[in-house]
Amino acid sequence: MGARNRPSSEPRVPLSRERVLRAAVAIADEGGVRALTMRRLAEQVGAEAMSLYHHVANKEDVLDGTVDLLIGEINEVVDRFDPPAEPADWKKAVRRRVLAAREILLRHRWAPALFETRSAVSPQVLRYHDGLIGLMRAGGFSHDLCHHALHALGSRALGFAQELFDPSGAGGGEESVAELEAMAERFPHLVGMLAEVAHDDPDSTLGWCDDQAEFEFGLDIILDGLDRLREAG
Amino acid sequence: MGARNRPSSEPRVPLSRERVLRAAVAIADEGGVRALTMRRLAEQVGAEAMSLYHHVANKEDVLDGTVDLLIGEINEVVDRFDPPAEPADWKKAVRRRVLAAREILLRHRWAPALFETRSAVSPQVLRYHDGLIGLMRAGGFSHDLCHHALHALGSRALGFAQELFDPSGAGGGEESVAELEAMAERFPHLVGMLAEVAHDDPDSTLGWCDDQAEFEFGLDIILDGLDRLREAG
DNA sequence: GGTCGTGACCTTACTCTGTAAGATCGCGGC
DNA sequence: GCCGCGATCTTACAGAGTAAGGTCACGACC
Repeated sequence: MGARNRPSSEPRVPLSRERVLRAAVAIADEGGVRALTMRRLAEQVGAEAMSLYHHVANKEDVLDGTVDLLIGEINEVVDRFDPPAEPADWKKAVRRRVLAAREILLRHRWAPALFETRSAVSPQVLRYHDGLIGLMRAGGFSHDLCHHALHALGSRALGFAQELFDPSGAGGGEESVAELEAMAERFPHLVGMLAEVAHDDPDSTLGWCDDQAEFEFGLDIILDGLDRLREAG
Repeated sequence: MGARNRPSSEPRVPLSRERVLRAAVAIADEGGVRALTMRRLAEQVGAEAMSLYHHVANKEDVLDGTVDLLIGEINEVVDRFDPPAEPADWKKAVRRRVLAAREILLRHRWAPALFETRSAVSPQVLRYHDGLIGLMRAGGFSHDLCHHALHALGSRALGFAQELFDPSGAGGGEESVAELEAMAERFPHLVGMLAEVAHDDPDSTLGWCDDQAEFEFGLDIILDGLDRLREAG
């Protein structure tokens, strides 16, 4: 069944690695990586599971490919950015790139976790990092400091970092007073902090934080620290 | 088969959540999370797969449990640390904890990737972070700055961060001269940096870095940045 | 001591996964 | 008209998680 007795009226767009990978991203966007199975992927492109293997080596290849595709999207965007007017603007330029990457990855929440499971280095990731090094070099970094910088940034360079408390997780804000008191006994500092932070921000419930602000806070600490090292170096 | 006609001479140690989780860690240590299946886990504890379900809810629960177990190990170690002699020593104390956590996690390479897939917050993780906040509070941090600090540290707080280039991945150092030249054309800054960094360290091949040093470099940038903010704040 | 409930454990079976092997289909070149 | 060949589909299999129900040992009660 499926495409067996295909009416000749439907022209059948041919499969391709590109089309398969785009479909994979679409499926993951909708249902997470868990939903991305070869059969589901085949269905999405109007084919049978085994037909996919003429365009991708296996499922690992699909996962590698989707990562590459997404970073490629990021590269397309950041490549259009103007180079910094002054060398000293390296920090602004790097910051802008990272935040652009983050913006794209936020549309694919499943991607960061997937990235960390890839062992093969994607060419697009290499290209992205190459661009960052270029900016830092122009800003006065030694090669050595560039190298350290990439390590210091880690996944933050690509616009993500493990979010501390995921609000989508275990029931948000349904804690009873008794449960909260029990928590306060076991984790006094944590509950104290959350009580105060939540008070400052009335929208905030236990475990909710402004991801974007926190991300930028961490990013700025690192960039500022690197800038100081560069000046001293 | 299996435990069916068990001779009464063998006393049969009873299953328990604890024993199952410890076995799970052992299997993952040996063969990675991929090797951790319910059947393999049952075999390890001398039972049948379905018997495990009397002690754990399902496989997700096993994974959650192993995470909790490992962080519990970390907490046992860091809880024995003396509190800092002077408030200003918060940085040393936090640094010491993080590096202790890292040391333990380095013995379970599969764990970091697993952590990032857990949505439920482990009580042991809460306890660990609670301790960090305690140190920072004693060192003069506002609750707000503690909060930012945890976000800035991210997974680094627990002693890991995505390693940039995994040397175990795609063939280390077998690049031909032609391939290297092709790479240099596509990624000039990256290849330039690696050439120089590798030159400084003759042990280093393309893609190899001193993880521990890089980790501490990044950690120190963040801790120094936080210290400056605390003083200014 | 018999019996009976209760859980720990095992057996079987089902659905879903990735993918190997081979059949079939359709189109371009002779 | 025929052939060759690559793209596609069909079938099948091993291994995953786990639902449903059977079995068996042990402690509580009469």
